[in-house]
Amino acid sequence: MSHTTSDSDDRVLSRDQTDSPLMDEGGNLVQGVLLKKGPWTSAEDAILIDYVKKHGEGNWNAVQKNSGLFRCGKSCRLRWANHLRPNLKKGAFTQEEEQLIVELHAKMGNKWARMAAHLPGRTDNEIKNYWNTRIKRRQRAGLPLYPPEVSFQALQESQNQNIGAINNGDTGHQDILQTNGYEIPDVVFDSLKANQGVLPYVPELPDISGSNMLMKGLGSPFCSFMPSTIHRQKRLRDSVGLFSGYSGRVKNEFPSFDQFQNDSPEKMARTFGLPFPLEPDPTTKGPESFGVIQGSQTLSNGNFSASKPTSGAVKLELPSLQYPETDLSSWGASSPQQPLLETVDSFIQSPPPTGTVESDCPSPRNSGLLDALLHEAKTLSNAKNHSSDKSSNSSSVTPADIADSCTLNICETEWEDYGDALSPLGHSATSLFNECTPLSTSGSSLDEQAPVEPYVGCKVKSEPVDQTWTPDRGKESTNLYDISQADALLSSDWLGQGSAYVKNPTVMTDAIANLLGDDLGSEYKQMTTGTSTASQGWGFGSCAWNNMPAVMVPGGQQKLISGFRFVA
DNA sequence: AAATATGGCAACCGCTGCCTC
DNA sequence: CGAGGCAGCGGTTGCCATATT
Repeated sequence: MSHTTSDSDDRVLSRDQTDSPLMDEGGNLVQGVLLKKGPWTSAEDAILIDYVKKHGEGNWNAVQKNSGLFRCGKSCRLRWANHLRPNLKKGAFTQEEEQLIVELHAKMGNKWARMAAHLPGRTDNEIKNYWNTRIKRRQRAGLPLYPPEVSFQALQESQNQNIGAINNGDTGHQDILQTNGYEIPDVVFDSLKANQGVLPYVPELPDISGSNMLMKGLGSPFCSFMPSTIHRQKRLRDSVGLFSGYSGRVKNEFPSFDQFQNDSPEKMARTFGLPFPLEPDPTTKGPESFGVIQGSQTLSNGNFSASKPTSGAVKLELPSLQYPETDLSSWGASSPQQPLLETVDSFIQSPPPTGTVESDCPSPRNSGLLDALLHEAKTLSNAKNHSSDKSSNSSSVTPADIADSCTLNICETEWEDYGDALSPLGHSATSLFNECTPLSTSGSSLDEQAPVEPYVGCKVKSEPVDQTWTPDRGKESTNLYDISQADALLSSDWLGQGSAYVKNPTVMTDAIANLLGDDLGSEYKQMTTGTSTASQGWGFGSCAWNNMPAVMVPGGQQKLISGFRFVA
């Protein structure tokens, strides 16, 4: 459809009009010339074509000056590029083109101009429009953005490429990257950056963190834990700002992702306690591990992707079909009075309890969906090939684990009883523990003996503790166990409803139970073993002061867990 | 047949990066 | 090195056509 209008179109300014006191596009005078807006007329087209024939493309601002056109340079360029330049292919996209667009988008994201370069005769605008309408259609249909085969193929290519890079260890991968057009996200994991000698060609760096995309792609639960990467103080500050006003309705409101974009992904990951690079779950092989994370609630249905379109869709208007396997009740009904439960410092928040939930989680600047997956896949793959110093310091967080983290949202329901804004429990977990810590220490410094109380739901690294940090309060457990913070946040070894998600290592379970004493300890153990489903009132977090894990027991009392600590 | 909703396209707007001075 | 100009890119908006009620 062309919006070219005839010169008689009353929206078109006559030459007389343009010669009159002039206004610019916005109605202001610009150098005595009225720059016209709106549809182009055939006469204008002719003028522009003639001008370009004579002077060539470029220098668009000169067009207006020299051709008599009353259009700004930008408008001229756009008109020429999208409609007038030779070799433009008109008409609907062919099936081949459509398939190519899908594949290209999977690789490039919203890089329309780059995609257009792969589609001779097509313009970025056309592709963009096509994609946007396609997104709408698929969203309406509840279909994943990318067909499975595209996801699979892209991932395969990614993995092959990555393996090749690692195996070769040379600089001969420019071709690979150039060939497949993959782009390494701007903020790449350090492992990849370290590989830049191996992967020297970084065609274009989307200004988006792969992690961010991944997080978004993984859905809100992931998004929700991202803030853990914030500097602790900032987290604390933000947490107050974020949640202090929320005595009531929970909404997905997360600190800006931008907050993390200055941090290296490794830093982010480590801050989370994430193994870095991430290790894939050895039990989940193949791309489906990423395209559809097994066990994932948000990711089921093949809609796992991390691009803006999807993030937007998932984030805000994900069709209900995209949660087909999700028992929404498991997310915790979003009671208006429900305080947001973030597992300690984590800002963990619920995914949309309904298909259309307002979310303020900012979308990272646009990028491709699958791109994030691919990047993550690379990262995961790198994990196997990278130094042990990182892996040794990390527990394995599998996609399934990550997906399971969704179950953290279960916690939300467990705080319902503490929704009173006046209660510390009505605040974020961070603020909760900010407030609770002094209480729990009976006046003693946290560096001193703090009444230690268990923590649930953290994956405990079985490696012995940092011997340099030996609080004397570790009477119940002689060793200090490091807990990957991200494990705690990611894994759902939280006290899920029905204890379905409790996977606490025995050592921690026992320690916690001991710390809790007979009654609570017994209750706790019953939960962790699944023999009791009475998890109401339990909560977990970390002490904002010293990063010690803490537990909230029914009744609202919070206690620090000695013998364990989060490691960043 | 009219009103409304939806789809599709063209164009505009704002931002960013590059280049020149 | 910083400012200004320019070109390009991506997001958004507006308009028209078509479909649906």
